[in-house]
Amino acid sequence: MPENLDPRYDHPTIEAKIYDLWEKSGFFNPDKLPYPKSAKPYTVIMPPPNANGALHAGHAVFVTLQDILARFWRMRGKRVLWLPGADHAGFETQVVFDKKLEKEGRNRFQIPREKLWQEMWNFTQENKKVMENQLRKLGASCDWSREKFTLDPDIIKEVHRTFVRLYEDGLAYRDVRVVNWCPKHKTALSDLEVKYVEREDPLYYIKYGPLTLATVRPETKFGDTALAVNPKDKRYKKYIGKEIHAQGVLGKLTFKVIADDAVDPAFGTGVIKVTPAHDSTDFEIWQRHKEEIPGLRIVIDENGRLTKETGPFAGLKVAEAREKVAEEMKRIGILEKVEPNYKHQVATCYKCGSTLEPLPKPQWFIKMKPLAEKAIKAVEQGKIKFYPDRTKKVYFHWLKNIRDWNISRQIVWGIRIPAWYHEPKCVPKRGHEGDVVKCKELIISPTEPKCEFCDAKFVQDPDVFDTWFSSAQWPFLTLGYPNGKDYKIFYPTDVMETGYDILFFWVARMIMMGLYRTGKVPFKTVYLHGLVRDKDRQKMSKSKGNVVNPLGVAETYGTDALRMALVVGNTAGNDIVISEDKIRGYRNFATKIWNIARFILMNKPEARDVRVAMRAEDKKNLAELKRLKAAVTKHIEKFEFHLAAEKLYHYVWHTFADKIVEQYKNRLRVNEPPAFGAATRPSGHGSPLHGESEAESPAKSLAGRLSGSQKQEVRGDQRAAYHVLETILLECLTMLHPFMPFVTEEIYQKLRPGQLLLVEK
RNA sequence: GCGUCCAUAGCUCAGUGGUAGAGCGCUUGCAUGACACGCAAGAGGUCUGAGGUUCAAUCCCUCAUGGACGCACCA
Repeated sequence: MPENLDPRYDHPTIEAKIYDLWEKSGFFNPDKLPYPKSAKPYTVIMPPPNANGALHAGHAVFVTLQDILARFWRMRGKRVLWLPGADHAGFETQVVFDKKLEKEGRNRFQIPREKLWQEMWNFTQENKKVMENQLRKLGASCDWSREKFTLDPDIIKEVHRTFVRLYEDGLAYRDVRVVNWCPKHKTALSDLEVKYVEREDPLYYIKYGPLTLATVRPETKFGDTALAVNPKDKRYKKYIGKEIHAQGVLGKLTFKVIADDAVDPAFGTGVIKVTPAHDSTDFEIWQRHKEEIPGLRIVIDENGRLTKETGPFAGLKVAEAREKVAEEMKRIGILEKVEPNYKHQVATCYKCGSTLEPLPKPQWFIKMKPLAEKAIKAVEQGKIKFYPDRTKKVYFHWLKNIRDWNISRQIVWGIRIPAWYHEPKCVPKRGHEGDVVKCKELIISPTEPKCEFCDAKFVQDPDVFDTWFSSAQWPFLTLGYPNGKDYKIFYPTDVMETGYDILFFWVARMIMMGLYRTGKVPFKTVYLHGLVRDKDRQKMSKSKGNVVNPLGVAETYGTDALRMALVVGNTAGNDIVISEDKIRGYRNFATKIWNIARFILMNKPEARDVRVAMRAEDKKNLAELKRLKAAVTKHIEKFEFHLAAEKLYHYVWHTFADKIVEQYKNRLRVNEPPAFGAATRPSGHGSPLHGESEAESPAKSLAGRLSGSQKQEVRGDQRAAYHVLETILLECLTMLHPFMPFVTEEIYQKLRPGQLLLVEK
């Protein structure tokens, strides 16, 4: 008698057991797969989750989609490598950790670098462990033996090498520029990390001698070094190249008036003040007119407060200073008028929302143009395919207008920039006191260099790399470029599956850096999924309190249900709406599959030497199954996971369970009714109507009256019925396995003990 | 300003150049040899609007309206 299953699929115990079974098999590791040597590799590099907190619904989406790919191709005989990792997530983690410190009444600026680093190291290692177990709970069939962390020594070493190469090729350079400075986090940010928000502020019209100009930032006027107009603006032609005298807040001032195309004659009065230290456009204007006008006059510091150059306003925060300066201007009669509600975009920190302060800082930049051109070409040549295809347009647009990338961050958490600066003064070696030597001011080196000519020390740049600088190299770093065995086998990788929100941050930069270092594209296909929204289409965020904890949901309804809910209705590039109702629906589906299997197993005929006698309907049903299989395969190959999942759902429930199983019930019913029938039927229901006397099945009574050979025939038919049902069940389990790995494997274990659906063909 | 996407059932979303689909919800009836997390039957749609291409448009094209988003910005 076959083992009876419970009427409910008990996911919590089974999922843990099954994952353990898989992991112990070693088949997540492509080297250990029981496949022939000729089996082709298939590689997916996992976007490494940030090691600074728990996984969220977005992670569940990528785990599901990538695990579908990994399992599907593994079952099709490829040597699948799905390589997991974790990201130190420099600035993001620094922000999380800063908050933690704040709660403890501490502050990172008061903690010595080494101590802070150690604390953050411990913090991320803890999070990493949690995250790894969460990935296991989501069923990720990734090769843990190859897991990488972005701060592994071999990764750091290669990131350093990349930087050295870029420097030597003239693509990495250090320069003073007006950068996006967050006064709260006290670091510069890249252009991508700036969030522009619309705000209404007063627009002040200020008199500069004979001219009037409009600004929203009167507090920066102490940093003015010139006035500028458009060269074609007839109104101001007579002033160009001349000096004007103006009454300033702190006294009399003299400015040269210059002409620059950056000035829009239609805006305000068509005159601007040039404040190179506190505005990036003004900085660029100054760069173009360096000979004519003075440069950086810094009047705002790193804390967003006015410097001592501003006299009575020193120490005031920008917002207060603005009002005070305006009042003073009004008092001395240089404030012409104020437009109170001027709408404009303000640059803010994407993490804390602080208004960014444009400040001049020496930073490391990457020259992007040459890298971008190659990245554009590779995609134009079709070396990388995008899903959805339209993403390419966005990709091209960004790359064609790319600006140099500031990779310096003034934080501790990250890979330190391997740049060393010579002490300001030379310390001549003994015996060479009188020599005139030319010491190198800057050396790029992972370790502390020594000066060739003198005894002065080199001081390392305190900054760390933008986390995306190392992430951009992730595909080849994780595979052990340049000499690793894996690199030779698994690179370029097959698919990069990630969210469309990091197309520029990550995908485009991976393509650029991959091409730069390896000469090859890092992946052949990019699949971009959408962002997860709640049932009201709201973006999930902690502050809104609408975050779906995927692990909690998996706990309640099972991982398989969560995964199905994330796949069905989820098309490439479009946002994903998740609701508990939907997950519950697929939990029901898991139970359905379970009960189909339960029913079939209950009716397994005793093994007898009877010929299986197939009917026409059997062949028809198997043919339909074959068609479904072809369709599902094709959908997955085309990255149409939602269509594959929907078709499977529909077939399993509404064809297999509702029609085929019902249709075959009679044919299975050759022997006495199984004992469970009476036992499982809830008592008190139907007994009077379905009593033994009236409700004897025709098949049963038939079997009683049949001759020996006729009995053989009926049993042959019964075996055929069972055979068809079991075949369909097995095929459905196989097809469903990439989507719902746990319940399918568990049932498979009942049907084929000792084998693994994980590597079933 | 430049660009991208979306608009289909009450809700959330699939889909297709030729009778319109799913989940959830709703209505009605149900213990039927696994499943009430179930079974059966059913209601519900001018596929945003206006043009165009076509024998035929929800689908392709143009414009409009409403919504989401990205990029770049003017002080």
